[in-house]
Amino acid sequence: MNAAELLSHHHLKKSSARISIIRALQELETPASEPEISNKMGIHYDRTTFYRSIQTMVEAGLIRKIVVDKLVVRYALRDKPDHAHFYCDNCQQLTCLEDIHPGPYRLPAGFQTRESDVIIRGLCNSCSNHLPIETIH
Amino acid sequence: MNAAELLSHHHLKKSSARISIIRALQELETPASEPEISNKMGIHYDRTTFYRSIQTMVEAGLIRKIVVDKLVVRYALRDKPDHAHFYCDNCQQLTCLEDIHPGPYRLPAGFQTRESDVIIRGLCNSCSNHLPIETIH
DNA sequence: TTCTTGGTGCAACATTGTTGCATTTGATAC
DNA sequence: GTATCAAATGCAACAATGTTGCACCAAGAA
Repeated sequence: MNAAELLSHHHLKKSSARISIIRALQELETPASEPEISNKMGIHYDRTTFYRSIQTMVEAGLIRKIVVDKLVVRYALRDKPDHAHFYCDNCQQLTCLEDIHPGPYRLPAGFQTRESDVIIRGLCNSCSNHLPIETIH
Repeated sequence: MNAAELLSHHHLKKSSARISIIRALQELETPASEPEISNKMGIHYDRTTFYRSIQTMVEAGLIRKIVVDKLVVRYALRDKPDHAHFYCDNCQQLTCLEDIHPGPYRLPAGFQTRESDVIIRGLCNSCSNHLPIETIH
């Protein structure tokens, strides 16, 4: 689905900033941070606009917000079923683990789930191959 | 275990700031943010000291850092087996779900787990009882 | 008690995000 | 197409959370 279709599918106005953000995320293919997305967007938008657009689309369920470690916040299109994410402590890359699905979890009485995140931290395959153990602090 | 014992158990110097942070966390009993912990600590310490002390103890495995939504970062003593956390979108309270244990996860070849987080967001029992649906945005 | 490593305070800065207000733009009706 | 209006955008200022460099002090060992 293209950007305009995604927006109308979620009953959102097709504004230029939103379309640009969605296209950037589609090109990046992996969950990306604000500066990464902004760089990928051709036109410059104010950071306020970025955050307000992202917030609207997160609330609409179009975009997923993945918080890893504070100062490392990533956004991804919600175009796949929910899955866990792997964060490499060494190269900071965030990898989608599409085979690992969160839950369902049996919560205590009265708790209502809206969303859940599974973040696994460690060393990715690339870093564990190329790095001697001692260099990893 | 008291603060001094916890520190020597993790081969860390028993500095006054660290002891104070650990005591505050023990009294709070629930994962708490920087301002919450600082308030609970009787003496005033510089925020730099707080962050450096926390970082040291997180790296040593004494304290666990739980990142929920950016701008909402909590710290907890690692005195229980790993478990999921529930974050209430309405009252911002973080609840330990000690019956829900993360993983073990089958990762693709080459990935090494160091730690994993399961964050479930939604409405806690208290908020879902007391609030009419419309007031929750 | 002295010595040395590393913990602490201060000042300045970085990143990520928010709020208020004026202006522009997208969607709808005409 | 044009008018209309709610909603999106830009700008400026601010807020929360965390980091870095440097001087000073304190904990633990000899």
